[in-house]
Amino acid sequence: MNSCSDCAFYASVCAKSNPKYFPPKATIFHEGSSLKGVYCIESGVCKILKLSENGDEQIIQLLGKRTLLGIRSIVNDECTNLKAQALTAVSAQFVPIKDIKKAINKNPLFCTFLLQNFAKYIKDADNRIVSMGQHQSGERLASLLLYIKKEFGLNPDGSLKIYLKRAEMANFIGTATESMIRTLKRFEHHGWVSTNKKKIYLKNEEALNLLIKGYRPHVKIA
Amino acid sequence: MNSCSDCAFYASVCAKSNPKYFPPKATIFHEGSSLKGVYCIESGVCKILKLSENGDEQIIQLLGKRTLLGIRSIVNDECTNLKAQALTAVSAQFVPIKDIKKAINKNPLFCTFLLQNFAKYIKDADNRIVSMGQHQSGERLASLLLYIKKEFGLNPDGSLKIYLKRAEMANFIGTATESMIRTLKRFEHHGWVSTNKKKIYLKNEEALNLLIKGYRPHVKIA
DNA sequence: TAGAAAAAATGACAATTCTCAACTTTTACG
DNA sequence: CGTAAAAGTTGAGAATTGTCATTTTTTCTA
Repeated sequence: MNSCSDCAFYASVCAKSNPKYFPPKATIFHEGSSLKGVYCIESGVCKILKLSENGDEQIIQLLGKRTLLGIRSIVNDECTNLKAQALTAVSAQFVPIKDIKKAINKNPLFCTFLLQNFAKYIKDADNRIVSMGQHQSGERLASLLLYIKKEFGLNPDGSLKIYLKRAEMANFIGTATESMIRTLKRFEHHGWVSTNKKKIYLKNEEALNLLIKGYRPHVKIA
Repeated sequence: MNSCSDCAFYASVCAKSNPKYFPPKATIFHEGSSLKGVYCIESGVCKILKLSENGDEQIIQLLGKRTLLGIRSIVNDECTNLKAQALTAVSAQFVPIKDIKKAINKNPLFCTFLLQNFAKYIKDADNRIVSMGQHQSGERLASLLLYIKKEFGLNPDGSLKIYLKRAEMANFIGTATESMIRTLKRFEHHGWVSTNKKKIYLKNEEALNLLIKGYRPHVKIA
């Protein structure tokens, strides 16, 4: 459920067009641009981010296959206030505004799909707000690791499928890169995760969950 | 635009039923409850919050008139994961699930209304995430003050219309109450705001905006 | 209006997180 | 394969924020 391909709309509109391909780091759309349609991600992962006045970014969301990029702006007839950038190689179907609007007006199933899609996004955003408001960096990192596993899964070797740079992980949880690295190291010392080059393995999800729920290990790492 | 009363749905469904009244602090629905419908706020303001395992809360959103409480859960056929509580006296129309679902299936205008409603919520949530991820407590407090003015307006005397306890303001921006109070005092010393009992007056919005945009006053308060 | 309760404010100190500089490892590419 | 660039790591000290105890102010109600 909630997936694009389950939706009558997907077969009738998305599937007709030709996919566009974006290499890693490619910008799919800039903040402030006026969109002519949305992209439905077929494969790959994008990050949605907002740029500050001083140039640094905040990652708002990570979006994978079967999500629509830019749909919020279309619905509200606004320019995008966010930037979308490919994290991995991405293939996406472009759907022009008029097709989207027609579908909204003619196809209740598509509306339901969109509403559910938005509702999930809202739920994730609410959880981010709780996490950032109530938790300190360790708990936020634990949340991120579990979130990545849940949303994007694991590689055959058991490592997290999506690779984020340390700076990106830190940005996502709202801390300095160095702080995040230290926290990740602490997790390694606890035996909760292990890392190897670009790979991260979750070795003790229960412990990460307990941390999020408020349990603090008594053992401190010197 | 975006308002319930502009929407065909409002006249045809909401307006038929009788409003329910909630006094300040009343719970409109609990976290985890299975909703039988939504409430459309006619007047007053509610806070939407999430409870942690350890009992403390995180305020997710402040919602005023013409918003639908609980709609996200209905759309996704889930129990609510949030609690809604009246901040002021609230009057709200109850709309049963079946009417909502019928409207979604039969009324594209209602769908558009709902989608726009969700889109605005998402935009606000995204801004919260940026604020909490990138800004420190001063900038977050400035954002909150300007947000309250924008969303709920001012009293005739120029003070912010919605009164939040210091603890609630602190909670909203994700800091300790004492830290928030100190920050607010700093704003007062700068002449950016003034306070009197429960009232807060914005005296220099430009300065608050500059703070959010990254400008730091050189003058420190001893 | 007095007294109790709630909310707000303050000080001192502790904990967390950030910043900056240096250094190491990994990756990219001619 | 070697070198440069990028990414990751570490240490030390500073800045921010949190905690706890206490006091003051405001609000509520008998």
